[in-house]
Amino acid sequence: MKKPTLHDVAAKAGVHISTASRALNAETRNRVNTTTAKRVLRAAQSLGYQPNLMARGLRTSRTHSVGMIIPDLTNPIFPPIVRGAEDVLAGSEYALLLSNTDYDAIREERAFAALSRLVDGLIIASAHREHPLTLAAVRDGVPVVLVNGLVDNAEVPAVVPDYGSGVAQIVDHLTKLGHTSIAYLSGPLVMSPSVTRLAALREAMRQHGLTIDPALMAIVDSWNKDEGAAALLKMLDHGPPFTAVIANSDLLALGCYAAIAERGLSCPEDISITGFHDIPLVSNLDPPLTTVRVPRRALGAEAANLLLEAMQTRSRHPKVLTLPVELVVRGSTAQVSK
Amino acid sequence: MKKPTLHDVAAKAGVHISTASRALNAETRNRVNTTTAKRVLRAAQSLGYQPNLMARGLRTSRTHSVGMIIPDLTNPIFPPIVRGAEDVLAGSEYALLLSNTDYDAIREERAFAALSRLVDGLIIASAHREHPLTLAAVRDGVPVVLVNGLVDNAEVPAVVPDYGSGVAQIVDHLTKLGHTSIAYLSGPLVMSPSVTRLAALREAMRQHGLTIDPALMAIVDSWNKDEGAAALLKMLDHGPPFTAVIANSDLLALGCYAAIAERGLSCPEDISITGFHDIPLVSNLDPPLTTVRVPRRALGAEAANLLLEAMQTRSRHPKVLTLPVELVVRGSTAQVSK
DNA sequence: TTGAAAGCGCTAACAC
DNA sequence: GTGTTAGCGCTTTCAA
Repeated sequence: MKKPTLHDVAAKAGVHISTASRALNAETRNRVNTTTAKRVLRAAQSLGYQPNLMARGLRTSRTHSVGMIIPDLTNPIFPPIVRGAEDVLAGSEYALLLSNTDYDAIREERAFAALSRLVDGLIIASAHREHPLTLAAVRDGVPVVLVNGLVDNAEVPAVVPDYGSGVAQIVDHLTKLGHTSIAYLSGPLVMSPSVTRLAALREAMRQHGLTIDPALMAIVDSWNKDEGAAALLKMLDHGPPFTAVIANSDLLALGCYAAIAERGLSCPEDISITGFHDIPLVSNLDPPLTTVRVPRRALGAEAANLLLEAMQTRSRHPKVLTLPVELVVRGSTAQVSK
Repeated sequence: MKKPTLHDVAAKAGVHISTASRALNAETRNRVNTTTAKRVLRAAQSLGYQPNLMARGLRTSRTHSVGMIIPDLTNPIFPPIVRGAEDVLAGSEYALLLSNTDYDAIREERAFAALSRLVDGLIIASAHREHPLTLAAVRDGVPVVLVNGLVDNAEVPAVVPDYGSGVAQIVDHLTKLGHTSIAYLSGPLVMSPSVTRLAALREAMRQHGLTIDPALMAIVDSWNKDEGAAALLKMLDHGPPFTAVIANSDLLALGCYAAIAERGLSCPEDISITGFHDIPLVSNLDPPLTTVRVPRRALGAEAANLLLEAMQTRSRHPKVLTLPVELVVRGSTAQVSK
């Protein structure tokens, strides 16, 4: 019942505990007699010996695992980011430990407390521009990499999709189709991707000689379907006419589908709709959603690479990678009807 | 740069390290003079002291965190299970650490190695009926709870949805609509939910005086869209005629949509389709998918409750909870046309 | 109420 | 090539 310790292994193999340690550790195994090493290995095997990671970690102050903090796993953009990170880490010596915070300050604090002392490095997917916990982790000397979002005033490596380009591609696409009156559903401005996209929108509209009617701009509290429906309904009922809407997420776009149907309009005949991220199944909607494909797996992979680099060099040259995104044109956008 | 230790706090507060320990620990704080305690707390605060979890864990052999092992986070059925577990754990002293294994034996082994020595208990969502790692964890005395699937020969508490009832409800529904020739797409039989459902199918068909044509039964390797399409295409091309298909997952059902469209047929006019799980967006497909809603969040919550119980009592009375599921009838099933 | 001291299981100098 | 020893940071007896 009681778990065997190194001491037990050493006793069984008839060697000193430190010899056992050396034999079990691949890097130091060459410092021990081959046959002795074999004996130790066999003893360990037969006892089912598993090293106590906490004792080892305490001694070496390395844990061979990295942590990843995710705000909301039920948001389909995050799981592939995790997978990407895992793909890279699988080829390293590190295991990946995840923590989901549910955008909740208390859970987030707990996640940081539980992880930051238990891992050799941290990938943080929080998109909050203000993020004291990230800053604190950096200050504590924990190697940190941000993914998907940026934190203000953090001198930290990061990997983000080119959200600005995504918006620009959408605006180009819509204007080519003749749209001039365009509504915009932004995410919360405390999140860096929202700010990036809003700035890109203003710039893109300006370049096309268009302006954004404040009544056609909404800043939602969260990126879900209901928020999208409510915001668009309000514009439909109280705003000036428009022929297209750019939503900051696919779920928001889905809400727009619902709102439009509720008012007896149809997409794309009356109103074109675009989403963001290209999550699963949006290509199977009716109509299939025009959206921006974000290289989610690559985001995670590059974040892991950056973290590996940061943990090795421990140098402080925060590299920020911006990964290209791609507009995927489907059935939810169409030529504006005269 | 160097993290402050308890020793530093004690020095700053002018007390012995053990007094500092007692002052910092809520349970032992009453054993120390109130003003002294305050002084220690203030010293800790000002130094930004964070206890070293590995040292504490090594000493107490408790970590105040529990682990959860998930085969595939990109499968939408899992994230809500995680959320459910978190909801319960948030009210406890435990933090939740996740690990995604990608159905990969090596990653799974690593996940177990990284977690099982680092947590006070484990929730395992692997659905493999044969699972030596789970058995090993149980043998090592780690409190374990299974969720969603069962492991053969494991005397372990578990929470599973009533998959059998789900299949029965589907068969009832389809027979009421006049279907007698029904195809079935099963998941891999090494997974316990597949076995449960197949058994339930046989029983339900028997009760309705129907039989399963072997040519209308496929066992796919994984629950994704492409597998579903390929399997159904094969039946369409080489099997006897049928008017309905029961797919073991929503993604498999989606593949059926594609296969049917590819052969110029339509759903539900020519063939009715049912899925499983009711993942997001399937209600927005064309046609909306008839499927079985699985209480995913409740699964996670109950698993966490069982784990909390198991960690407290450490008794070995493996309670297995079966949570009810509900058929959600939408547009993908219809009366069989004469 | 506080201090002294031991030790959780492991690794890494340092000797021999 | 192997044993000795110290100690990572913490909690928890045991004394005082």
